[in-house]
Amino acid sequence: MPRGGKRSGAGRPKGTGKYSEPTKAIRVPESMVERILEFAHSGGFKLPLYGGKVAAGCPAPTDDYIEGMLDLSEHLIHDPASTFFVRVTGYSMINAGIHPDDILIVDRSLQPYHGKIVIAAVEGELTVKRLYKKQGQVRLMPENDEFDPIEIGPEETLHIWGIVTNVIHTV
Amino acid sequence: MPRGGKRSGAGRPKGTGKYSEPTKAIRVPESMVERILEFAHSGGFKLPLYGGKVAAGCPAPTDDYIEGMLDLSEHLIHDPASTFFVRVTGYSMINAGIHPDDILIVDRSLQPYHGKIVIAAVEGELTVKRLYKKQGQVRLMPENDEFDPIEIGPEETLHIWGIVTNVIHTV
DNA sequence: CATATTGATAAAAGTACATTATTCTAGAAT
DNA sequence: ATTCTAGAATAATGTACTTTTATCAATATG
Repeated sequence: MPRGGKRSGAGRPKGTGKYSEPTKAIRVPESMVERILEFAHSGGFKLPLYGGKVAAGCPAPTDDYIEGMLDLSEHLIHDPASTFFVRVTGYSMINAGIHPDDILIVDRSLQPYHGKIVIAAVEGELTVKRLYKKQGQVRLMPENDEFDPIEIGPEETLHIWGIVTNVIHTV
Repeated sequence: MPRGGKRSGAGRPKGTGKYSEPTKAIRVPESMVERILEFAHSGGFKLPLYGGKVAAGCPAPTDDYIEGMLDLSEHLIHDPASTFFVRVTGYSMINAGIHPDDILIVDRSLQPYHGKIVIAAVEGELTVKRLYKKQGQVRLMPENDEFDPIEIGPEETLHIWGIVTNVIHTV
């Protein structure tokens, strides 16, 4: 026997889907489907960032002390078109906290001011040094007493690839 | 007048689309459509990684010396579910290259072996220290002579949130 | 009266299809 | 023989439609 009749107000409520918001069908390369679904599901590779304070004796990360959600790429890379990475070799910048095998984030849209740490091409090698630019003199300064500054004479041209914005160090 | 007949070999060739590969329609949250299309179009936030060698006098980044394409999130985060970030306060680990305001990448799925740099909750503060674990003794060791080790007595429990895998430093 | 059942309803999710874009060639035009 | 072109072929694309899932409320049941 039917139990039918009007059912105003019935129906699946809004926001009960996987994403709690309306979705749209878009077309993406097959090879990226998995990563994109993961990307969408995790809210864009965002992970929690904790600050300094937590409840005393708190045994595990708690939402209460989150400073925010962070996406590394979004946070570190302001203009993908002008950003690249460089792997560090050598110890010449050790006192600036730049170690061998670290990865540097380099932005070539920034201006090479005096005092900036720059990536420069010198004699077939990429090198990272602090730029000295005073009274018409240009030097590439290491931050390690065992290395000597590189003087750029008035005849030479210095090819600066970009400005180092971040250092990624593996412990 | 008809010019019909067989046209074997005709037709739009494969791989002539935006992505040079077959695509699939997937459903994603409306708010992320733009970012995901950008993500898909740029091949997943991958940027070039350069090694040490370049052509002498090479004035700008060239494809010839790329070591590979790198996606930060992919490279640094192995398991998003067990990874989080911590912002550093204080100078206690300065000799390990960990400075105030650096961001640490922390994995809580790794084991807290002796010698690892860990994130621990001590007296309502998150702290980063090197873990000392020998002959039944447990200590949190700073890497700065002006700080003292924190001894963990047999009665006390140490809440280790995770193991530091990377340090992100802003120059 | 409290609870269980089930059709009504509507959003979400996935997919098929119509449309668009691109290239190729048989035949017409020169 | 050579060039031109309409239409044939086929992949790419975006969206409409179908299927699935989730919730509600009217009614029956105990």
